[in-house]
Formats: sequence, structure tokens, C-alpha cells
Amino acid sequence: MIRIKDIADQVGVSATTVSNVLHGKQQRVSPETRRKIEAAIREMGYVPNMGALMLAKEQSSIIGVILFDKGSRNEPTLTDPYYGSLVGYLEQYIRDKKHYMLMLTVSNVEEIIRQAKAWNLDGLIACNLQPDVIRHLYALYPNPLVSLDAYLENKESYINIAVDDFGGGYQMGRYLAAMGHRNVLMISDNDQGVDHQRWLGFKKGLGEAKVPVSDKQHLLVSNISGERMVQYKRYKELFRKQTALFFSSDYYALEACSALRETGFRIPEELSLAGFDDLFCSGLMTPKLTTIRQDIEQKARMTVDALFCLMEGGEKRDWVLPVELIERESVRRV
Amino acid sequence: MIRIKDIADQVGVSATTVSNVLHGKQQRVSPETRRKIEAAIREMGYVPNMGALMLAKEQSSIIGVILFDKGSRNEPTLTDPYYGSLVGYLEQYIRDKKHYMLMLTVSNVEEIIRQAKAWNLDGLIACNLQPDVIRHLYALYPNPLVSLDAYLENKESYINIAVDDFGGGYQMGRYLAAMGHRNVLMISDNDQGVDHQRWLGFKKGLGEAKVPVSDKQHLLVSNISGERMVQYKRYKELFRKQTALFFSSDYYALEACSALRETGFRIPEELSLAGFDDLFCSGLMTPKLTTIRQDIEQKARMTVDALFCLMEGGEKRDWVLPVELIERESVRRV
DNA sequence: AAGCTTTGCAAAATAGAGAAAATATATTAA
DNA sequence: TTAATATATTTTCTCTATTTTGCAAAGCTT
Repeated sequence: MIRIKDIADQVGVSATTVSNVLHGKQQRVSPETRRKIEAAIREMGYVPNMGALMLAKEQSSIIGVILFDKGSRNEPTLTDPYYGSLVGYLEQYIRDKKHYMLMLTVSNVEEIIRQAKAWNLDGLIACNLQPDVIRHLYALYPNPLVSLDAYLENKESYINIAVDDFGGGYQMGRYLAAMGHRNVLMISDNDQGVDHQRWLGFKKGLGEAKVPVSDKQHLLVSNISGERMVQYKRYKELFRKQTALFFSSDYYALEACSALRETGFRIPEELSLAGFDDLFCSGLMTPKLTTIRQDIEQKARMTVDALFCLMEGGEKRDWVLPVELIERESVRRV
Repeated sequence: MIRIKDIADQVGVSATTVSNVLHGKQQRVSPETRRKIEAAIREMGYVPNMGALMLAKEQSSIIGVILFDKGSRNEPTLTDPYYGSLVGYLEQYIRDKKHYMLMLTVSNVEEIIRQAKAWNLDGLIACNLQPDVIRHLYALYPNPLVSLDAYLENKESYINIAVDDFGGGYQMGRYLAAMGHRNVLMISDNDQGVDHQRWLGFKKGLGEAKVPVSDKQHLLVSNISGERMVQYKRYKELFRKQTALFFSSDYYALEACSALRETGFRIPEELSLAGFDDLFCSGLMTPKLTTIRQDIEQKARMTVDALFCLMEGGEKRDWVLPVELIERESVRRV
């Protein structure tokens, strides 16, 4: 390992002078000395030691990305292409900002805070936290923090990036109603946050179209994959009574679709399906999935922009990005 | 930020004693002092500073995961569900080993080495590097390194984890031949490494079944997405002459499938398709994709195990994991 | 009681880099 | 010539934690 000191010894100056050449802030270095030092840096292959930098500068150039570990499914969250894509773009934009991404899959707020302290994180992006967790985190965490898909009460006190989940749900509610569906179920693995917004919008959309709707039509199937869900008799019977199912994510819908067909449901003839996200494969299955499209790249860019704005002392604000209903084949007219 | 020194001052001992309590190696501490220090650590919420640890211990507890940035497509590599899943599992197993994962998306060996030096990486996992790049990396990089899907000459001098790509290609060759296909193309975006192995196996499989086969049947379409590929007239005409296409990955096959159908190809009636990977959505599209399944979770586990074995001074060896042909609907009998 | 070991703890050195303060040298002005 | 002022570079301190060395006190043996 080549240190600044090694360069300094080689050239015959002090470490500070080398440091000044490396990021010539306050002080000047003679062109001659600078030239010699720069040559030595190149030749000896000096690379700054991040540990020392973290210690000396009291910042890390690391952005933590929190993925909540529900501990329910065995699969990592990244297996869902939505999260794969999201994290991929986050890394890309974080890298553009000359920072590094540390993926922190954790299961409670204390652990998030521990890690953030330990690594002296310059910023934190919280991806799929439950409302109570994210609320708790915002209350305890003093440093730059941006959340994705969080829905809390007092919008002034946090920065959140989300698509128009309510609007997406609303559009889907209107759409299913317009297609003549009266017996409809929304299926989530979560009754809070994003899924709740989508449900509220959905309910409103159905209601406005004079479709009778109650909270019983929001089915929560926590920790059960789309595949396994159909194996439960009570769910199967419930699905028999519906003409359409609205899944809170495409990943879920895609998993369920195949299982439903194998169990004997004819889709969309007997049962229409809709999803949310528009994954790359949603348009490839049969029937092609009707869904609400969100722009993941844009979401990631907004998130990183908002975080760096915050880190540079900018203003707090939250963002809502538009969604679009993509009508394909999985919803038929009744 | 609470330091060791703060704990020491609180209890009235030296920092050394607190350090000894935290990981009581060589030296002893009286039970009484130990108790007091432990209480203070808990109460004051001490969290070790990773920067200082990196500096003092000259190791980082970070595993770097290299994703090569081809710079060709605009999408991040993680958008491919294969990589999403792989990285997700890698993170999971790295975390199990009490380490952290740093995703390094880089575009050349010098940069990889720079980052590894800068972060003092305990270990490196190289994911999708070209043979010349990975060869270069193995030659220059002195610390624990495990590659995924690399195929080099002298197997003794590196550790590589891969599935039986040759065997998978071979099985597919035999299978397509057995299904009566004579005009077959393999499509990759890469003529080296994994894709080359799959091609070699494929060629052998076809050859053994007496299907005439030449290297012209390995079509390289670098930097072109499956969707865009079909837009090129010369490719379209080429495809018209085939009865089956074997794509080097499901992601590619899935992208192409939808585009092919929209261009007027009837699949599988006019043109059979096959892939490699068995993504979660490969069984959901229509027709369901016939493919070679690999176990990504196992691959990730093997990779992390091999790396930590190496870090602890274990032996070098490489691993080849089995694959399985999944016969579904996208290949018809001619 | 002298000499030894064990116990319990602390001081100092180390890791790599940044930042403030100090110092040396050269230039200009009085 | 001396003082003031730039310019160039070094010294010293700081960041947090580990590790090596040192040292006093207590306990044991002969």
C-alpha cells in the first residue's frame, strides 16, 4: 500500500505538500514541486485509503440503501425485478455523484441507526419500510434521509419519493368498473404504505363508478407467494366469486397468474387480472398483463437528486411522479 | 458519536481496557471492571467506527462485488432478473458472514484494482467480466478473488464458480435435434466466456445428433436488446430461414420473443425459441419458455463459501454446478 | 524475605489522511 | 538596510481504534 508519506519521501517533501497537490485547496504549491509530486503519484500508483479518509474527513462518501428484510420469504428482495431495477438505477446515479452504495438489508430501526453510525453514512435511502418503521426512523435519524414509497402524516418533516400510487389505484378502479366488473378484489401482502394508497385510490375509483365497495375487498396475504396463495382452499373459493383481481404488484400478479391457470381458472375469460409496476416481463406473459406503469429510472434519479440536494443543505420537499395505465389483455370486458 | 474514549472516561479506565473488553483477546480485565464497561457501552450506545477499524486493522470487512459496465445498454445490469437475483443472494450470504457488500460497477481492470485498494477489500467477487478482463484481473490482483462464470485456460490459478454451461448447451443441442430441428441459430451478445461454452456444448449436441452445424450459426448481436434486434432487416430475414433460435439467456429470449411475435413470427409454430437461466417469469409467458435451469441461490452460496474459504487461507478450487433442461412450450416438434 | 509469576491496567506507537498553525524563503516597499 | 508581504513548505494536532510494550501490585514459592 502506497501512502501519501511514501510519495512525500520519494519526492523529498512533506506529506502536507502532497496532500495539497492532491486537492489543492487552501495552499499553493510551486509548479516544479507539483509536477514532481504528480509524476510520483502516477508512477507509484497512489490510491487514497478510504478508511483514513472516513476518519479524517468525518464523512464516508457512502450512501446507504436500506432494503427491509421482512424475513418472511426466503428470497432476497432483489429477486423482485422492481427492486432489482430500482437498486440498479440507484447505484448508477449514486456513482454519478462520486459516491458509493452500501446495501443494508436490515430488519429493524435500531440496526439501521447502528449501521449508519458505524459507517458514517453521508446519506440514507430507505426503500421498502413499513410506515411505523419509517416514522420511527425519521424520528431518530438526524442525518440526510430520503424515503421511497413512504406515506406519513406530516409531509413537511420528511422527504419522500413516490409515484402517484393513489392515482394509479384510482385509474385501475375506474378502468375495471368501466370494463363492467362488479366483483373485484385487491390483493396485497401489506396493508400499509404504498399498497394502502393504491387501495384507497382503487376504492375511490370503484366508488365513483357506482360499484359497491368495502374494505373486505382488500385481501392481505402476507408472506405468501403468489404461487402458494392459490393452494389455500378459502382463497380459491373466494377467487371463484370474483370477476377481477387487482394485485398490488406485477411480481405478485405474475406469480399468481400462472398458479391460477394451473388450478383451472381461465384467464381472462373467467377471471381478469391486473397489476402495478409494469415489469419488463409483464407484457410478455399470456394474457399480457394490464397494469399501471411507473418509471423506475426516473424514480431512482429523483431519489438520488433529492438526497444530494438535502446533503448540500437544500430544501426539503417530496415528489410524486406520474403513472400510466397500460391496457393489455388480462382484463376482459364483462 | 460515542467513542471508546468516552466509555473509558465514563468508567474511569483507559481506552485500551475498553478495547480489551470489546474483543478480549490477549489481555485480561477484572470481572468488576468488565461489568462496568459493558454497562457503559450499552447505556451510551457505543457503535464502532468502521473508518477507524479499517485503518487500525488494515482490513475492511467489505466484499466488493464487481458488475461490469459494458456501457452499451442504458439499463443497469441489475435490471436483468438473473443479476438481480444473484446479487440479492450474494448480499444475503455475505451478510451471514458478518461482512458488507459494496457494489462496484466499473468498466476496466485498473478501476477495479483502484477501488479494491482504496477500500482495502477483504475479498472480491467478479461477476460478468469478459475473459480478457478477468485474466488481466487475476494477473494483477493479489488478494482473495473469486469469479463467476469465467472460463480461462489454467484452472489451477484461479477460483471460478459456474454452472455447467457447456453441458447446458449440449443438452439443448441434443434436445432441439431430437425435436427435428435442422436450421438452428444460437444468439448471444457475447462470443466469450459463458456464452462461448454454451455455444460449444450446443454445437457438440447438434453434431452428435448428425445435424450439420458451423460457427456461422452462432450469431453475435452485441449491445442490441432483444426488442431492437428484430428491427434489423438482415436479422429478420435470417430468422425466417430458421426453425429454432437458442438464446444465451432468458432475459434476451423474453425480450426477443415479444418483438418476434409482433413482427409476425408465429411462435412456436413457425419458429421455436429456447433460453438459458429459467427466470421466474420464463414459465409465465406464452408460449412458456423451454430453457436450461440454473440454481442461482446455490451459485451465490458457493461463491461466498469459496471466497471465505480462500480468505481463511483455504485451498483453491473451482466448482461446476449442475443444470437441468426444462421442457415447456416454446419448442415444437418439426 | 528475596525472587518469581500472575493479574490488571495504562502509555505510547501505529494506521493514513486532513487541517490549522508555524516557519522558512523570496520579493517588494520604505 | 529593515520591515512588510507574498509564497512555499513543514510541524503538529486530530480523527478512532488496535496493538505493543511497560509497569506496578498482589500472590506464590523456597
